[in-house]
Amino acid sequence: MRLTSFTDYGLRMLMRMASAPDRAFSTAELAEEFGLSRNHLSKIMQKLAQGGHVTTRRGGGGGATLARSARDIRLGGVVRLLEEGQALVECFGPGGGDCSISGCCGLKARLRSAEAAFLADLDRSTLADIALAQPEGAEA
Amino acid sequence: MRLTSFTDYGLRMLMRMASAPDRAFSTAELAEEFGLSRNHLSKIMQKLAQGGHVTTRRGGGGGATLARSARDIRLGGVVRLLEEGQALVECFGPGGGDCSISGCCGLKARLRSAEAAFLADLDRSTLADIALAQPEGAEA
DNA sequence: CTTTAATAGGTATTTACAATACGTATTAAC
DNA sequence: GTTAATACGTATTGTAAATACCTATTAAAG
Repeated sequence: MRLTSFTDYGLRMLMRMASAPDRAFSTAELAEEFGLSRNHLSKIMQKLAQGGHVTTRRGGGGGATLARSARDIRLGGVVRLLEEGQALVECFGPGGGDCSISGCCGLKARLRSAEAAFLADLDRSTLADIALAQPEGAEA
Repeated sequence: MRLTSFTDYGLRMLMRMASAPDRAFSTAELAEEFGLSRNHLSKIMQKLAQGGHVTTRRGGGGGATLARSARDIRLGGVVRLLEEGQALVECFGPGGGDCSISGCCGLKARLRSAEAAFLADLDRSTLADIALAQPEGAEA
């Protein structure tokens, strides 16, 4: 059971942005800070923007900011978005309807239920619950 | 969010064995039936035997049978066994304790909780719940 | 006791896909 | 108009899952 690093990084980017909600973060800055590929983080940011979690602004002084309060961003929703297209097992994916191995369907229903339980548990938390305690410049 | 085919196939093998609990299944037979690699299924069967879910017998007429009633084999336990060593996110794995990206730990706890919810949901079902309705030779 | 049918398990290879890199277009600030 | 940023398509790389192969071991059957 594994999440892609795409999702992993996406969550961390949101956490970082939540720590300073007023200002914009460029992907270059986040990539630098995390020691990761700027291009990769750009892709993730685009996805987060598509999902409505962040708003991006191009041009000088641009970057991304949270589209809503961290309190209103549920973790399950973020994971659902970033893991989109990831099939839990092969027969969940496109063209997996054939299911040559008999008995697939009883299993499928149980797996879907478990997946839903996973996401529901995440939905009990918001970004605010896992964000860094103190925004920068607010210490002592 | 994805399970390995190792786990997927392992569950199907158990389902098939549960459909005829009295007799032994050779990996060759299951591989033939599923159209999959015999060697791969052998590895999975070994793991299932290590986990105590099946008992294997070598030699002529050997093969594997369920070690317990299908009613006593919980799906969460099987998935836990077969997914052993799979880290949900990178920093869960070996050497992931460093976690260069700050704020990992708040996220970690939430992800672990969700993973537990996933497995707990599966534990609500047993192999008997998803096995094929009728064992062969028991029709009508 | 030899043959045959099966698991056990190590190692090597293949392959799929996530991760990354690159390049160009677009947009907006200054 | 120049610069700083995102947007996004495509190409490449790297890694790990999936598979294949080979040899040992075990036990049944003749």
